[in-house]
Amino acid sequence: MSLPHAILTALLEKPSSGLDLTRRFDKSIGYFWSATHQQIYRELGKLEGEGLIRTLPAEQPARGQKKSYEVLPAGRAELARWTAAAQDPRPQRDVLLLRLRAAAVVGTAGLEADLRRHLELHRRQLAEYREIEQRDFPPDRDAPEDRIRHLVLRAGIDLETFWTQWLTHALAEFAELPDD
Amino acid sequence: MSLPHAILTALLEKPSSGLDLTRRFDKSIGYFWSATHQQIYRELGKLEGEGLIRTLPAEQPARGQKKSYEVLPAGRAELARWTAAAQDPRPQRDVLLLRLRAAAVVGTAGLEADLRRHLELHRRQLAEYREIEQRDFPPDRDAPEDRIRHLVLRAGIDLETFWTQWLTHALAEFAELPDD
DNA sequence: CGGGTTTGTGCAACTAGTTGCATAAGGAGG
DNA sequence: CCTCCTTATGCAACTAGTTGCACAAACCCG
Repeated sequence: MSLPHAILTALLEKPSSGLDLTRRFDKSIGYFWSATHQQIYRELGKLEGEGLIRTLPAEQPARGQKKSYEVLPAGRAELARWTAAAQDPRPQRDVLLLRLRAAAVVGTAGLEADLRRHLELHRRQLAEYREIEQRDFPPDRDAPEDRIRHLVLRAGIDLETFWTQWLTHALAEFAELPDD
Repeated sequence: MSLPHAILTALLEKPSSGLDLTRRFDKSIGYFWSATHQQIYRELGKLEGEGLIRTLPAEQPARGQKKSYEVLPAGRAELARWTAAAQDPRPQRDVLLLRLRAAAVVGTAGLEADLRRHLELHRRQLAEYREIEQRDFPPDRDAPEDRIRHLVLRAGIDLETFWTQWLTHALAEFAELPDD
């Protein structure tokens, strides 16, 4: 039940149309909560129906016309409520670790190439995060919202760092393993 | 599409009944692929229908009677295929980071307590993993399957380590933030 | 031996997310 | 002007996972 709240956050940061949101989910927010445009449009409809957001009173919104949304007070309140409410971490789900465990039983043949590919993907992501950090968080700027957003980005950077290290280590282990 | 493969892996490690599997998913495998007993029973039915597993020829399986499954050759082949096939990492989804980003907009009130709670949960999980490491992976044992399984456990340990550090850091930042 | 708890299996309904496709407006180019 | 591409919105069907509940056998206890 987090997509609506992700959308509320994005709209509070800046009122947007469905497509704008989609683009923004492909960047920043999507780094830890991805969504397709179909999901977003559906959710925008629901949120409007619940009175949490409304369309910006622009020209008549015909099909194929842009429709921008902004958050209503009720929406902001709901987001604040949700942010503060205790939530248990959702159960981990990691396919790669599962595959590795399977490989311990059926053999590692073929898996190594995909580990390499994943390593490359994580390296790229890490580089992208570092660029964002350079660009958006120069040293000595510290408005409270910036500090919090920087904290989120740090999590992303450290997670990607972890994965690149772990994958490197895993590949080194593979090299020592007897062929199977 | 990973649950069936998680089950195949578990059954290859040791033929089991639905309830046995449920228990094992609450431990080891569930650490990176959790599943409820309802999911497991449903999936066992499907896998049997597809000829990938079969019930161990025990006594007649009436309702309320244990029914144990073992993996058939076709099942092992399917697992090997799946393990070796290239798969893109599935998009990240982290509610806590999303909430933090929302907090940058609607304020951090109430969030701090839950961060503390999460920190405690991750500490506990980390301690549990370390115990398992002590117990199951003493130094100088290194059959190939053990090395791979140890690698998986290391990922768990390092991830929990990351989260405890990050949460500690986040709480320190919160302490410096002006109240809101 | 009768009633409550535990063990074990399972169905049904719901929620969230994914995939595939439809539709319309507007602009670009021959 | 007609076609093709891009922008923009959206529906429908499907898949995976969650929640709530049902039910039978076995075991345990007074």
